Amino acid sequence: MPELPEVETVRRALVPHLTGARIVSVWSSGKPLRLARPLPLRALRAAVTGRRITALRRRAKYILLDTDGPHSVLVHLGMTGQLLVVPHDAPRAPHTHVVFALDRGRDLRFVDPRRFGMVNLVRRDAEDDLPELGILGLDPLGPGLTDISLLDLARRTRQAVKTFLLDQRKVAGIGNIYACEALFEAGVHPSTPANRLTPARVEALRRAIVAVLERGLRNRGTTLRDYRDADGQSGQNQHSLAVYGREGEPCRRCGSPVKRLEHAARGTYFCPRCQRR
DNA sequence: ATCACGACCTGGAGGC
DNA sequence: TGCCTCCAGGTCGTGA
Repeated sequence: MPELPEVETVRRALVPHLTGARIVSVWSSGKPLRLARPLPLRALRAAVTGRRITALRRRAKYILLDTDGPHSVLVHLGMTGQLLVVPHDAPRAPHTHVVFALDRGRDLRFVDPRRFGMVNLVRRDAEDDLPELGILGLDPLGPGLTDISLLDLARRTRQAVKTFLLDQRKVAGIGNIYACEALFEAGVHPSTPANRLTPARVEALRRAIVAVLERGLRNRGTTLRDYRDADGQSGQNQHSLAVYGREGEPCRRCGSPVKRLEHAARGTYFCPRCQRR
């Protein structure tokens, strides 16, 4: 579900609800989450109960809720995670795993059927000591990703460029959908070894990455099934996808059937005519 | 050091 | 209706 545009859309939707809100209590279902098992509930309660949320940040696909203490709450949505703000007395949806009760009569709830997500605690002065944050590469919408830096990263690996784009240690925030879409937009075959891309094609790829992510953001994310923002709203970007999930359907540019391949056990959709090695 | 692959979970879709 | 298989937006650990 949640790649950079979805995570950023969730963050933006949370800002008006959470900025300045005080955390009154923390509840957990007790079920482990894939990326934070076990959930550090005691430490979480001790660090955030009674604290106010001062700011919300995004790093790659992670959201950080900064408190007025030394800690932040780190959230990753995994594949099916949702962060929802609802009235305190709203019925608890199935697969609700963490609830932050807030003042103002509302809850921030983390709902995640597959439990691939994470809710964790981090000290802001030691954020990058957490391996999952420390390894993150360049944010494609930040100032770090340039034609030069992307070319430099690509030259270091023979991985298929599709796999390369999904590697969060290199460029952080792209997932399966936007990787496919960016490669289509740049006319690059997903199996092309990253180190065989010419500088001109890397430049086209960088522009395509930025374009598809910004379009996804304008459309408030891609909802294939589960994705909802913090107000429960779906995104609209699924209507703008050129290749993802369209196996057998005509390419929107040339009409030939969209093909599906696998890279690192993830589906890859592409147009064999428009995308060349 | 790279890298390919299975594991981690649940649920929805489609075939029979 | 029910059962089975396959697939899914992410990341990590293993072993070659």
